Amino acid sequence: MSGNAKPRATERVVAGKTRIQKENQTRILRAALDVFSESGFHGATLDRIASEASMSKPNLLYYFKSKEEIHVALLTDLLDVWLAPLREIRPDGDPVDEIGSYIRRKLDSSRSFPRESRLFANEILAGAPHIGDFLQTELKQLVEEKAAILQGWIDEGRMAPCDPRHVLFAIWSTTQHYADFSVQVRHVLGLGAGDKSYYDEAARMLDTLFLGQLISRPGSD
Amino acid sequence: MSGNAKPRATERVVAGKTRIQKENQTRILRAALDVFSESGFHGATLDRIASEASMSKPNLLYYFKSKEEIHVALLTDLLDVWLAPLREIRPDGDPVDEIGSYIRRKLDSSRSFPRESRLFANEILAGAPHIGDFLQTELKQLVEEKAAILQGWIDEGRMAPCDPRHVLFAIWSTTQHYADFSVQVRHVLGLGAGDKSYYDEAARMLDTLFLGQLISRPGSD
DNA sequence: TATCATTTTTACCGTTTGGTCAAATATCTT
DNA sequence: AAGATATTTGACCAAACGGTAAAAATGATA
Repeated sequence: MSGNAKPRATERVVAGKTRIQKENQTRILRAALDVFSESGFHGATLDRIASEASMSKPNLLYYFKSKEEIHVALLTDLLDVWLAPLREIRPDGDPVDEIGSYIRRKLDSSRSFPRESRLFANEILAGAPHIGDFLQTELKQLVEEKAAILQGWIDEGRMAPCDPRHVLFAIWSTTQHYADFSVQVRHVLGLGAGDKSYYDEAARMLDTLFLGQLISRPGSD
Repeated sequence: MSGNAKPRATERVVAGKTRIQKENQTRILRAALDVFSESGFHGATLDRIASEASMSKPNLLYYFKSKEEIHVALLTDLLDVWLAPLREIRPDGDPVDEIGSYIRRKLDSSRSFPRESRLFANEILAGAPHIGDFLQTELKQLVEEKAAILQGWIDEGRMAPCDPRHVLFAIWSTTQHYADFSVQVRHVLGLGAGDKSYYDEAARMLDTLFLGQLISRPGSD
């Protein structure tokens, strides 16, 4: 049933474990990512995760104590991936380069890890019951750090004056939209289920939007 | 328990029904919107909806045949609200005015109807099992119509050349983000649970982003 | 190959959940 | 007030669910 090689965000930290433990934990998390990202936490069932992992339910529960533990494990793995693109923003670069490549990294992440993105979106939509702490501490701190960089560019007159944190929100929402709302995007564009061709046009539009000027005001001609 | 007057998208079409039927259907839908938008379809239970509607579960099922029927009723009501701001875009207006006011309408909608927005987001994330048809027909058609207007502005040189449908995606994602991901927004900004003050700054930033120029390129000084 | 720890399975349990049914109660009409 | 209709409720059910216990099977080790 499974010989697939879909990309996954992480290969899970499983140090000091036996070969079988490593293999099975990976299989479980792989299957759980599929099921959780498709059906959400409450919509997912252990039976289906076990089935997709080609494993009996009690066997699955031998490796993870509970449904929630699997979910938390996936989310924990996710957070590093989520933060990585943001971490790379450098204060000494040019605004166009730094923001441009950040958008590209986020868009690539959205295209390469859509299930991870949907898992994250589901968690936030549900009120972030498991990662609320992460949002308030680690993410908040990193955002403040990077927002300070943008603020520096604003002070130098290289960026329009506005709250840099909201600029980050705009980048997050526009890029993640293509993973989280892919069904809507595909239906509106009239594309098939597996078609991801819209990412190229998305990248072009986002470049214009964030780095260029979308609307030519009268008199700039 | 409830004397609340939270704004709701619709007051539900209940023509030819008795007073009691109208009242109870409204009470049920009101409660269901709370529960579904907070917990998603699978996370919501009829017991909790009935409880929040101050009603017994069998009584609730006297008005709606199933859990799914309540969900579909809410989604159906939602679609008109969702489309309304888009419908108002006029071809004879100025790009700045039309897109600017569209963004404002969508942002207002996000602020006024966050539960509706989250309900919609949940449905899309789950693969749009109930409104897939709407997306492929009604929404697609309207998007094509409005995209043609934007394309006209592009052809006239009043907008940068890029797929107008993706511009709409960007407006949807950025505005809805403040409702769907409000937990993340608040945690990052360090705001309390009920605080919606960020909407003002969001409006400013979106104006700069879509109607102005975010990044000042060297030599424009 | 004998021993021990790890892994897997079978059978099962208590709870929750969406939903039913028939009886009881309230409301409306005449 | 009487009768018909609409509404509400308590008791209940089958299925699905997350999870457990203990035995059986497998793998590692000496």
